[in-house]
Amino acid sequence: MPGERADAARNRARVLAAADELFADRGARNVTMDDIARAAGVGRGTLYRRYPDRAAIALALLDEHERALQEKLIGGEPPLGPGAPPAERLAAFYAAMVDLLDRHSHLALGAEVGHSRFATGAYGFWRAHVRALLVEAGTADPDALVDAALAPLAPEVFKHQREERGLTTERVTEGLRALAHGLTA
Amino acid sequence: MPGERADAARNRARVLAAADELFADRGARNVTMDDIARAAGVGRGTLYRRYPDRAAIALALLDEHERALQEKLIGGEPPLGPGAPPAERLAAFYAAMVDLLDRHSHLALGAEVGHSRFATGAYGFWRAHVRALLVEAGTADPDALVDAALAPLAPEVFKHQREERGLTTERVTEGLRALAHGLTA
DNA sequence: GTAGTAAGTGGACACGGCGTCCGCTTATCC
DNA sequence: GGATAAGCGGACGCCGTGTCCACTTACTAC
Repeated sequence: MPGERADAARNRARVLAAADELFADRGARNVTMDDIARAAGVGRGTLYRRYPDRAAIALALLDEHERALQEKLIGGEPPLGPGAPPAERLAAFYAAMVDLLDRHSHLALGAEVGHSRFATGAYGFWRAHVRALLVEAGTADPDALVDAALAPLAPEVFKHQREERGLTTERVTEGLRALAHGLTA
Repeated sequence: MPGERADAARNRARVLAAADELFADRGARNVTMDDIARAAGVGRGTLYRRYPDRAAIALALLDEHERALQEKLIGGEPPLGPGAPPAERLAAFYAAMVDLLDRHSHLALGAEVGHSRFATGAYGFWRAHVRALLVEAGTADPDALVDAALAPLAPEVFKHQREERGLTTERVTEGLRALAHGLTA
């Protein structure tokens, strides 16, 4: 007989909204749990009850965006969804991920805290997806390649390409398209 | 009229030796600046005078190993050094980096602190090397690919492949060999 | 409605790491 | 052997973390 209590639900929404704004404003690295609690108008204890750290909050925020992409991967139109050749699907996946990183980089960076990236459900989903594409393309040892194939999507790498290297998202996407074809050759 | 003072040189050596041991023992994440200072028998102030944080110490330790590899890349035997086709040289570079990561992963992880990886001189060197190989192979937009090509060498990725995924270094190397050929196709 | 209760709340607290500052020491130069 | 400047080190204050517990509030059964 669960059912989240009304005040708890309200506070959860407040926390997420406040965190989203703070992350966007200052970058996740410069936001403390205290900041979030204060901005959301709740106490520290309340915050920690649900989210053990910043990463958990960023992850919760990313979740909905990721779910939308995941649905497109499973049942959407080709080339993102099923039906296209693996090289095209991989390139489309890369493009979609770059788009996601671009629009939510402040959250992605926040989720990186503690190197917990690999432990997230989303990473597992992407991994399974890319692995399946590699298998379909006849790769010799997909398990040895799949994490390497996902490595260029690490938020830090994207950030570096954009900010330090001055690349446009288009060039990043094009580069990954070439990589996708190389991987499924 | 510089010339490092004798006591300063002695302390530098002590700090590096102590840090190396602590990093190896517990992992860089679990070593504080205090620990290093105490183990080296110097005060906090002395430590901070030369190294602003853990990453700087780990970087200094990695430096000599990196220099050795860099020399081989420039003037060593093929396929690591000049003379072999770019695909082979890239694969050899990947293999050498995996070896380096394997032998010094405790340092590599330590150097990662603060996402300063891209700012190091070593990263710049590798980047230039790989970029040159991509150019030689006739890649369309080497600048868009080079960071992606280096991304699988991030210490966290390697650690994940080894510890979470249970891959041997050989399989990782083989996977990267396939990637090298895909990138220079 | 009202009483019971379990979940939710929030702020005070202790802990630990960080980085700085400044008085003392020691190597080096003349 | 005296002057000087570099090197040294530990005490200190700051800040973020995570926990704990006494209080409050929403829900449930009668």
